Order: sequence, then C-alpha cells, then structure tokens
Amino acid sequence: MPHSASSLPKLPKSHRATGRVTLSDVARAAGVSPSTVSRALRGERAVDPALIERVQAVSAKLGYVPDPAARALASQRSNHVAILIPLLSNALFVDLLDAAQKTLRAAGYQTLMGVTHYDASEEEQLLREQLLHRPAGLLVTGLDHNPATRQLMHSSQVPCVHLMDLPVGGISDAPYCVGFHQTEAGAAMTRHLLAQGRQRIAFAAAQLDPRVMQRLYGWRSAVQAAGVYAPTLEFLNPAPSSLALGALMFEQIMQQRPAVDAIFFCNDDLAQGALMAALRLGIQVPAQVAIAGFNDLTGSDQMLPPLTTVRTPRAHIGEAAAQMLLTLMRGDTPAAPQLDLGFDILQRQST
Amino acid sequence: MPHSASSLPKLPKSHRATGRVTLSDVARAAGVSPSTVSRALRGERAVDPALIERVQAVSAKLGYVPDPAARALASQRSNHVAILIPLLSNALFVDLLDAAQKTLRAAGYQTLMGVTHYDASEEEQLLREQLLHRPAGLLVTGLDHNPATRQLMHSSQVPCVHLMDLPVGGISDAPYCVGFHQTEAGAAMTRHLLAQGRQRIAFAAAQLDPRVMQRLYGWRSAVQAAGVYAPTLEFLNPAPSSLALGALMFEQIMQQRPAVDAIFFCNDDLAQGALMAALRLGIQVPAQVAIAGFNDLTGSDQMLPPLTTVRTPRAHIGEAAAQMLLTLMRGDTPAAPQLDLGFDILQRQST
DNA sequence: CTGAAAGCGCTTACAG
DNA sequence: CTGAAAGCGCTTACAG
Repeated sequence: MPHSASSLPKLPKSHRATGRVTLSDVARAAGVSPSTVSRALRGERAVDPALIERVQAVSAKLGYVPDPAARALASQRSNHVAILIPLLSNALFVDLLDAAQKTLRAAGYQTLMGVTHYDASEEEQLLREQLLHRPAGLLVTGLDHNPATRQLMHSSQVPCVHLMDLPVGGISDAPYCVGFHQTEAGAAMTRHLLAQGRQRIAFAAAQLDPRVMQRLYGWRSAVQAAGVYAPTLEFLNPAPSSLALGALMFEQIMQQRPAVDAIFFCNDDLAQGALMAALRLGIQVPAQVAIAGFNDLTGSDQMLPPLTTVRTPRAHIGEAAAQMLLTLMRGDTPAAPQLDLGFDILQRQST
Repeated sequence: MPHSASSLPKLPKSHRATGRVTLSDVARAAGVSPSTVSRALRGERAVDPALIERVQAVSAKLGYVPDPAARALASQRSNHVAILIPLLSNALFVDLLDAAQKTLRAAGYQTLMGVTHYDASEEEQLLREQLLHRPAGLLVTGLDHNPATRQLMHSSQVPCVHLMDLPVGGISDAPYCVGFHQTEAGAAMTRHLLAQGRQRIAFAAAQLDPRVMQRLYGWRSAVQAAGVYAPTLEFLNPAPSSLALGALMFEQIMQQRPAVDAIFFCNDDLAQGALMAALRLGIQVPAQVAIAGFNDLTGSDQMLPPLTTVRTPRAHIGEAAAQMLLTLMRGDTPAAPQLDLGFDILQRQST
C-alpha cells in the first residue's frame, strides 16, 4: 500500500498534548499496560524479567524519560534533595555542597540548595519552602535548629542527615549525622601547641557559630587542663570571618600584655590574614608567636610561613552524608547512625 | 446538640488523601469554583476584585500553599530556574550563584544548580536533566556551547540569560546576556601597566576557558599596539587555577631571559600565589617586577604588597541577570538584550 | 467575570 | 505477575 494521508501520524487528539513521549506511549509500543511499564522501569520486584527487558528496550528506543512533576504528584516524593548550608561565602560549605551534589546527582537526584545565613528563622522558612517540593531527602548543616524547624523535619517524615557536627552526649535518640568532633579538634590543636612548649595560647574566633564555639570549648578544656587558662586569652568577634578581620585581630592580640606566644584561629582565613599582618609588621612567626588555623583552606600551604592547621574532611563529609542519605531514601538502615570522619593536625611552619 | 460521632471530622474519603490543604478546600470554603480560586491566587486579570479578596482571605486562613508539582504538571512550567556554572571551586562563580539565587528566591523561584566542570558534553547532559523539570528560566555561564546544547536551549523555548560574557560582534540575533567585555578588561589592565612604564609584560593564565582567552586577546592587542609583543611573553597552562600554580608559574617566568618587568595574571589566585612566591624568593614587587591580577578576589587586598587587579562586578552580574530573567519570565521585554556592567582597574601597590 | 470538565503524566491500592 | 481504574492537585480551553 502506497503512502496515503491516513497512514500519516495522527494529530494529537488532546487539546493539551505536549509532544512528550509518555508512559502510555511506551506501554502501547510494548503491548503491556502502563502500570506494568511503571513497575518495570522503577525496578519494582514482582514483574516478569522478560517483560522488564522488553519494556526497557522499547523505552530506550522511544527515548522515554519520566516526567518528574507527574511522578512527584502521584507518588508524593520528588527526586529533589534539599540541602541547607549557612553561607556560600565560606569555602568550607561550598566544598560540602559540591561533594554532596556530585554524589546525589550520580544517583539521579537534583539538589535544592538553601542558604540560611546562620539565621534560624530563615532556615525555618527555607525548609518550609523546600518541603513543598516533597524532597526525597534532607541534608542539613549542624545539629542546632529552632523548635519549629525540628518539628518540620520530624513531621515531614523526610529522611535527614546532619552535616559537620556529631552529638556530644549518648547515642540516645541521636539523629543521623556525619562529621567530626569539633570540640576534640579544638582541644587537639591546643594540645599540639602546648606540646611545642607554648604557654600563653590565645583563641581567636569570628562568626561564632555553634561549631566555632565547640572549638572554643575544646581549647578551653585543654588550656585549663594544662593550667594555663586565662579569660583574657579569648578573642571572640561575631563578625563574619575574613582575612582582613584576621589581620585586625592579630594586631589587637599582639598588643596584649603579658604577650601571647601562640594564637589559635578558629578558621584559616583569619589565620592567613594574621600571617600577612605579621609580615607587614615584621613580627616573626613562629619565633615570636606561633599561629595555627582550622580547616586547611586553599592558600594555607602557600603562606609565609606555611600555616599549621587542622585538616577537616569536608569533601568526604559531603559525600559520605549523601551516601548515608541515599541508604535512608532506599528504605535501608545505615551501618551506624553517626559517622565520625575525624581530622588531622597538619604541622607546617607557622608553629 | 451535643457532640456526637457524626459531628466529628470525616475520615478522608479517598484512599490516597495526603492531608494537604488543596485548592478545592479553599474553593469550598470560599464558595466559589476551583478555577476561580486558581485565577484569583495567580493574579490573573478578569476576576472580580471582591472575589480576589475573599479568596485570598480564605486561602490565608486555611494556610493554603499551592503544590509545585501539580502546578508544574498542569501548566508545563515549574517554579525552578536552572543555573549552569563551570565550577564551584572558583569563588567567582560562587558569587554569581549566590547573587542570582538570592534574587530569584525573593521572587519565589527555586534555583536548580548545575556544575559543568568546563565540559561541553557534561553541560549538555545537565541541561537535558534540568529541562525535564520544565524550568521557568535558564541562567547559563558564557556564550560558548556545543550545537546540541544551543539546540536544546532554543527548542525548549525557556527564557534564557547568559552570564559574564557579552557578544563581540554586532547585536544581530544576539542572546540576552549580562556581563562585561573580557577582551577590553584584558586590554585596559595591560594599557595601565604600559602607562606605568612597563615594557616586557607577560600574560600568565591557567584554566584557559573562553573568558581567559578573551583576556589574552585583550593583552595581545594592547602590547601589539605598543609594539612590545613577543610570543615568549605568553604563559598558558590549561591546569586549574590555584595559588600553588601561580607560585610555580611565577618562578618559571622569572627565569625567562630577557627578564619580564611585569606579569598580568588572568586570575587573582594565580597572582596571590605569585606574590607569596616573590616573598619567599626575596624578589621585590613592584620594584623588580610588577604583578597584576584579575577579579579582585578575597584576600587580594591583604597581600604584601596589596594586589593591583581588575574589579569585576560578579555579584552585580548575578543579580542583574536574575532580574532580566524575571522580566523575560513575566513575558515582558528587557530594556536592552545586553547589559554591560563594566569593570574597574584597582590600582594597589603591586604595580 | 465564572464554572464544569478535561487533562497534565505518572503511581498505587485493588482485584484477579 | 498483570491490568483497569482512580487519584495526586493543579491549569486551561471551552462555554456561558
């Protein structure tokens, strides 16, 4: 039979057809019902292996891709994973985001990013908005949230993994989280300085978020244990962390009498600024004063002298947290609810 | 009548009820049809102002929030805006993302971030995935994309604004974009160095993405115009940009004979690394060699000496591009398809 | 200006 | 193991 008008593809019968290849198209072409296609494609058990193969082949041939909106509406679960981080201006959180996002995308999830600016009510509002998208999972920075936020996380039933922090006390009712012990890290670096013979070790911090405060507690416990604690050794500034602020704090601290012989900065950007200020002022590091940082950020190894710091496994945290979330979203139980990824003291030349 | 069983709230009649407050709930409570509620809430014209008010009041009282998935499915448009950036490890793009995301969120849009790693086919794949979510708009870095990507952007009909770059030639068939002229910026800094009496100005670059290459062309045209061009003054390294690489390149360049008297780095991180290397090597900057950077990244003002660089309006670009996209998504036409946000030469002490 | 009806493209009890 | 049917919660021609 020659080509005739009636053999041309029919116009879409619906007045709202979108041109998309749908589940029904696949079903028709494979000679099965839409339900079966749906099950086969999602790898649901209880479907004939032979059918699975046929459906997959037809689906590939037609170039079928499931519609996320339809899927979300029908199943009440999207392929979004919401992630809440405090700031994009801190490389730490960007590394976390980058790693998590990479892992999640490889598993077919879209990352929905929310920036809280360390503001509990902004965090709450952000979470509310993200929950509207029925995320399949939640990644949130830290363990400190206001009651409404905690309530939202809980009542939404969405699997959730916390980043960076680990609960201090017992494991009772503990949430899923991957990170390291901030307090221990703070104490470890302080002990390292003590072991190097430093006696008047200042702790200098900005931003003062919960993790910074934990490092402070770690420092306190270590200097107290060594009997060299003094309240005047604490320099706490709530302003955002930056090289410029580090330089400023360094100058102030160096005017302190009796003089300090070491400064432990809560973040590398502050320490880098201090190192630059020392160069400008002609203050010898570490001869006159030792300087230590935290996080091993970009550039710390290039300082003069290179910065002694705490290497934190942030990329690893982002990836492992995403993996744990993937496990939870699959309905499985992670090996352990808490994952401690530890930290390293990176001895370079500034101490 | 006393409380009786029959006055208790009825169980949901559907076997799949979600407990969510829906459009129909609002319609019922307001005594109008769902269609009217839908129109009233979206501010569609052609609905009685009195009704709008009533519907809004009822909606607020019931705490109704539209379901994004249902809305996306029915309207074929989500409230997502997809953004494509090359890297998260370059502060430049993070600033772009931060600004755009902030502006978009304030207008009710969710940002879907995609990281291309400067890989054209990864970009294409990412765009494909994002398009599945039927984004309301698209923000993409640069103007260089492979044919398939361009085709996708075009055939999807999704409003799109390009970031950072501006088309070089005429305005013919030009896409929407906000940025500045990279080539001009490269030339301007070079002329600045020439005006300071420098004669052998090297251009040192890493990553070699299209924008870096444009700066190179700007440098070339300026040194050629001054009659001081030499191919041996070009130091191009495709590796990712970093302080460490900058230090390395600096050492190599300083071994060059005849000696250079200035180095223009295509990005501040390279220049910062060079400055640190100069300190280590005891090379006087700018006495022996001038060093200039690009972008005015964090820390450049804290270097020793502070780094002369080109200040680029990246946060402004992110915000303005988002605004332009908002205009397009509204169905309006931006004042001009291209927005040139310019740049500044920031003379500090390294030149 | 308003409403009834159909439809967006899936998933999921339910029945077999 | 498979299918018919209902439903997820909206929007949008169409008719009035």
